[in-house]
Amino acid sequence: MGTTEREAAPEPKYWHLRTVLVRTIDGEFSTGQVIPNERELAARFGVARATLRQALDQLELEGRLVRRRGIGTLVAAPRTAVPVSPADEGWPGTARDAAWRIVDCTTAPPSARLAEALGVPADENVHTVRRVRVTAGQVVGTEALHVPDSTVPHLPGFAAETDRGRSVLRQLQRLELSGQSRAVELGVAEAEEARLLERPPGSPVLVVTTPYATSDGRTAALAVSTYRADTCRLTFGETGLVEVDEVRTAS
Amino acid sequence: MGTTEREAAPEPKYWHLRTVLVRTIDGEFSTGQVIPNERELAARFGVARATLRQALDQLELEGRLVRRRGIGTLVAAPRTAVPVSPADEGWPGTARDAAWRIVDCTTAPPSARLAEALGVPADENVHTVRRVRVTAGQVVGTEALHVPDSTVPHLPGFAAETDRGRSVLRQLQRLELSGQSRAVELGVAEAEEARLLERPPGSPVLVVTTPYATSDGRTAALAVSTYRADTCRLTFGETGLVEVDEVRTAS
DNA sequence: AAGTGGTCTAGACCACCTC
DNA sequence: AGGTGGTCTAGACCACTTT
Repeated sequence: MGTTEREAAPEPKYWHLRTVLVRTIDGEFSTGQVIPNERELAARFGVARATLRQALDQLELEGRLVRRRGIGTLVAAPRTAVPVSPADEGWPGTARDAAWRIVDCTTAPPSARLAEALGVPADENVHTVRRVRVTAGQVVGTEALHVPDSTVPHLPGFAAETDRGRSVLRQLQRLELSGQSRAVELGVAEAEEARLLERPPGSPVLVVTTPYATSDGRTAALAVSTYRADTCRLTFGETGLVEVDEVRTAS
Repeated sequence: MGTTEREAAPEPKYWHLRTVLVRTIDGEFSTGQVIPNERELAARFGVARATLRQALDQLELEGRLVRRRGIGTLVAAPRTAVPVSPADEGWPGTARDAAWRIVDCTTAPPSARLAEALGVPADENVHTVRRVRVTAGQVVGTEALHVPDSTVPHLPGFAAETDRGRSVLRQLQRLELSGQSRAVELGVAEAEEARLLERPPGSPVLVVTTPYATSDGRTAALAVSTYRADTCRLTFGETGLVEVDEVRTAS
């Protein structure tokens, strides 16, 4: 192949910085240690602080660093494996419910998009159960579970929000629902999710969308879950315990 | 209740800008249209260009905008649904192989981490088949399929790289492998992947890790796939037919 | 040549945490 | 009070594309 000299292709400074920092982190620091502050690193490498921050942004996105305002920048722990198989969802299955905590339950007409996704008229009420997923004392994910009123017709009238949420979940369990096709994509945490995840708005999240269908194919519920992209590795499949660590190697 | 001190939890300008831009994009622009250039938008909103770019960075991460150097910033098309069920992988199943294109096949001793993940000695050669996933003429993902030499003992000696890759895949198909537990996490495209994906280094990708096991539980292969996070929505589940989304909207 | 997004700078101030 | 990361500015130059 006539590969030419190709000259240039000048590598951006921040990308080169990232490479150097990766080597430094892997070689000289261990999980939980604080690395030198941004002003010092910028001076050491002879770049502006903004340029250094671009490199740190990358490493934070990759889950290699954690930045804490007022504290410093720390080497992050390896990402937590979060099982997201239906059996691990705490619903429709029964076990493991402890991993989820109901924080809210609202009832209102659906937005246009939600109504279409659920296949219900725009004037039918939809219950939305807000849950957070807690792992090792940390909130790692949130979920908005949208359930049309017609799916759960026998709700108690006047109950506390979390109690009504529990009723919705109980009624769903009695149905034989299948949640087979799911989608995963990248998103950012907006106001409500960001608050629950204890992260600033705009933080990257992995969004899992799961429609639950009855045996006759009707969509009985729609779950939209968001997981912290910086600290979570979602695992699918039968076993909840996966031992494969990150194996991505740059050769 | 007099005036509260608390006052406002000051929302960052770039986050507010993002909100405004979302409304503007959804309301006044359609897919493929170019929005005003950065300098004009910055002036219009009375902020520095860097601040405006922070907002655009968010929207690009969400897949709402696409920025092209020398061209402008365009409203992105909805993300492409990419089926990643084992049956859609073009392997071990037979059909749909057309979606993947082999670009490379190398043979070398594994890195320490890779050797551990595969459960092979550090001096056993491992074949790495590089493939790219093509959808609608676009490269949406790459894959590095790591196969220990002992898994595929009958490879032809002197073949072109893509031919040897094909041999590896053929031999894997003959084995009865199960790829059940998979992991999905956020990563960034490094040099090789970035080049194949036709994206700059550091672009966000969804990383899918799939160990393939023989009936006796040995890890026979490990696939590490990366998909463009800006344009892809990964779909799991039985049906692969969800891909009818690709109707090109004539603008 | 002109216009676009991409990178980089040097500085400022703010919000948060610890001492 | 002093240190840290988070936000924002005003400007410069570069790389790429179109005219």
